[in-house]
Amino acid sequence: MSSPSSAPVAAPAAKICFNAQCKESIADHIAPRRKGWRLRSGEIAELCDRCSSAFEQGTFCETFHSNDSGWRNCETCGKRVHCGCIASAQSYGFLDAGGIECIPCPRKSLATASNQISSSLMFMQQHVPERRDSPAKTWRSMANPLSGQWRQASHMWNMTMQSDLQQRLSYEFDRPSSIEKLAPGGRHSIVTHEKKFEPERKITTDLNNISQDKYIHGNAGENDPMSARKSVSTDPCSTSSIVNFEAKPNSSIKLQQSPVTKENSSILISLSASFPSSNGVKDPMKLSSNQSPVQITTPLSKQFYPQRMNEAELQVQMRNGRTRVDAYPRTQLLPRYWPRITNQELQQISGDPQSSITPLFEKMLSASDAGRIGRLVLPKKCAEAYFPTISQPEGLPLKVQDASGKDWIFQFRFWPNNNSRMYVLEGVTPCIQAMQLQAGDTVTFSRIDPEGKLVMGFRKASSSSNEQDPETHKSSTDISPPPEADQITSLVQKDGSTSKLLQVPSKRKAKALGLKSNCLRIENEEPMEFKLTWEEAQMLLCPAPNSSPSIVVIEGLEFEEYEEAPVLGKRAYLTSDQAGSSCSSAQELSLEHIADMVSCKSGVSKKRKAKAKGDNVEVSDGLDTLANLAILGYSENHQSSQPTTRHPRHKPGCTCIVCIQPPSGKGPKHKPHCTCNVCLTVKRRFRTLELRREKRQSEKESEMPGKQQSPTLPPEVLPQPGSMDAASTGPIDEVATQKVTKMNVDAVVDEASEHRTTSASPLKTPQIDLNIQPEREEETLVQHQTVSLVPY
DNA sequence: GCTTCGCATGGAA
DNA sequence: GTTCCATGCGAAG
Repeated sequence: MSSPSSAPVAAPAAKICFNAQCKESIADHIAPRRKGWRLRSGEIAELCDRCSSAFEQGTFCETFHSNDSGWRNCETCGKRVHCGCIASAQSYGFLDAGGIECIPCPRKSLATASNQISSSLMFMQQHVPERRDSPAKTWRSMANPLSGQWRQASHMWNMTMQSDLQQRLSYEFDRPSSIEKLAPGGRHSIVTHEKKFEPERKITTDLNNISQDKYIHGNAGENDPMSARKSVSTDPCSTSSIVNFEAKPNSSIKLQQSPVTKENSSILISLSASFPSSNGVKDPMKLSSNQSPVQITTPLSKQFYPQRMNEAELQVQMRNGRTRVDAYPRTQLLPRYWPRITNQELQQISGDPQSSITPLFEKMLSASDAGRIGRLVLPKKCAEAYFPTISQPEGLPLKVQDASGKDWIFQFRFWPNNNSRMYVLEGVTPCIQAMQLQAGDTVTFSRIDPEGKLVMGFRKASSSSNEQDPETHKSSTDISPPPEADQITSLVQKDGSTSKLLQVPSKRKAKALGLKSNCLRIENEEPMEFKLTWEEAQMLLCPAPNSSPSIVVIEGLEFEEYEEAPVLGKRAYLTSDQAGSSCSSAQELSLEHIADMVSCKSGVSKKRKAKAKGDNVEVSDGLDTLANLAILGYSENHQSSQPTTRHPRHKPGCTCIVCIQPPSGKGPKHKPHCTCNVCLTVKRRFRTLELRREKRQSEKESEMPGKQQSPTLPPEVLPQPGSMDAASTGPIDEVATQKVTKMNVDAVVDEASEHRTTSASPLKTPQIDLNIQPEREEETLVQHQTVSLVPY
């Protein structure tokens, strides 16, 4: 072996190259003696020019020891390193996992990451490995006593942890406030608000700071918890740089490095803290502001989705300063309350780019929440974590800002419940109405810092399916679909594309849902299922004849807008009546089909069953029921003076699916003798109404014989028992029909939609009251009519 | 008869 | 078994 270690110690006076294989004399007068490696005595080996050049170029061992043993390959770059030779002793480091890694690899990385630290690195002989592959490595430099603080945290970067961390980083960086908070003290240079989006500059600056901090102050980490662990690494193979901080008070420095996909030209900075707390390891509540972790990555992921507990822990750790609000371990929150909010939403909520938003939690509105009770049940842990502490059930008023900047004041309170508490926000109805929220939609609570203002956003249920696509993710300021449209889409989309179930809630449920509008009420006493596929529903909506639709896109859904109100029925076929007039006639539904679609389970439906027994059941009555359903929903909304949470009151300017329908009368007129189902239905209903009013009027007058009889329908129009079948063609029916058809049916509908002129005489202003409740009317007229609802 | 309030209940996690 | 929470339910206004 020609190991230099065995070479005699060079005497200062020696003029021979220290390289035993060289022995070239060194003439001071010819050239100054060149320095080589450090000898065990502490002196520096003196080399001749040739050997010295080889040593400086790192080819000394290759030149003189190529045949010696002890050659190993760098685990990172594969370069041959002559281990076991003092001349190369400082050119490599041992990996904890085995193998060695040559110095040039980290040198290269560091040079790329920060050209200001290269000299320091050289001096310190730190081994920061280059990462071309991503083997799990932990290494400790043998050359420097400080290297114990600079081992590579290898095991954290296996694939699982890598993925996890990247999710976390992505998650955390979507939290500007967290970022903002993460660098209290001297780390604000890292704190880059995502909106500013200047991470590279910031991080470069910070890298410089880091290097300076580390290498200028030496082992600063030993005394400074915050700067305890810092590492800088730049992967020359990618454009990514990773800076990973791990602050551990009173602990040693730990270097972490993470490979990053080359496609990701981002810079990751993570500063994680693992502080033992008095509450235990998992309690990040004890994080102080100067212990906050930092995690930054760019580009921003559009959304953050806490996926694991670790993320939640980190997220909690990100919070600082606020012992209660910020530090609550989100690990204790159910995942369904984890906030999912897009950057877009955050920006919209924030408004002020200087402020940051901390998403706190979210909650999908239940029927109770969205109902008219006006109480939003808060998840207990969320309430206790993010809302002020309340000791009295009365609670305190809480000012919450919505996405539009409007302030709402809710009563944040609780009820004692099973030795626990049930937190509610009271008085949310106006806000929920303003947001047009309904059950299934999600409200998000965030906090704007530094003011600490609570903001409340929302996400419509119909957009939840696109959560993964933030571009289609509807935020609070997006144009919300009309509630009806939302209902429809949710009906269609929630259960997939084939089977839909519209559950009309029971009376109690309807109450909770705020179904005062009776928009969907057919029989509010009993649950009713409306089983339709989307296609079937479409088939039931038949456009009026000669009407060409204009396409209206609402929340990504295309709606055909017709000038004429659609016909509720089955497929439309163009037919011609005897007079030759063309009209769209909805195919009448078969009995079985109606029964299949509309299923009343009990209660009034049973009554109807009983009534229907033995009666002639008309097929068209099923259609009539459906028509009444639609008409009622429309008219009731107009007549309702009570605001509902299910749908706000239809007002001028309302853009809901009902209101955007242009009023009838703008389309082609039905001919007087049109026998389409619409006309027949309208006629029949009008006839029913007239007859009932006449009957009431006559009853009234019979009770008040002294009073003068008011003008009524001619006697021939008066109802005759058993003559009210819609399809009947008896004389009375003919007369009534003729009278009706003299009217402009569409005008009647218009009028009915605008006024409830129930007191008006049918003769004076022949109108059809579309606000009637069919179950009541038909019960009162059961003696005149056949039961229209098909029993089953 | 309706709404609101406060608590109770029961299903789900 | 415990806790949470959606909502049921009765009392009061």
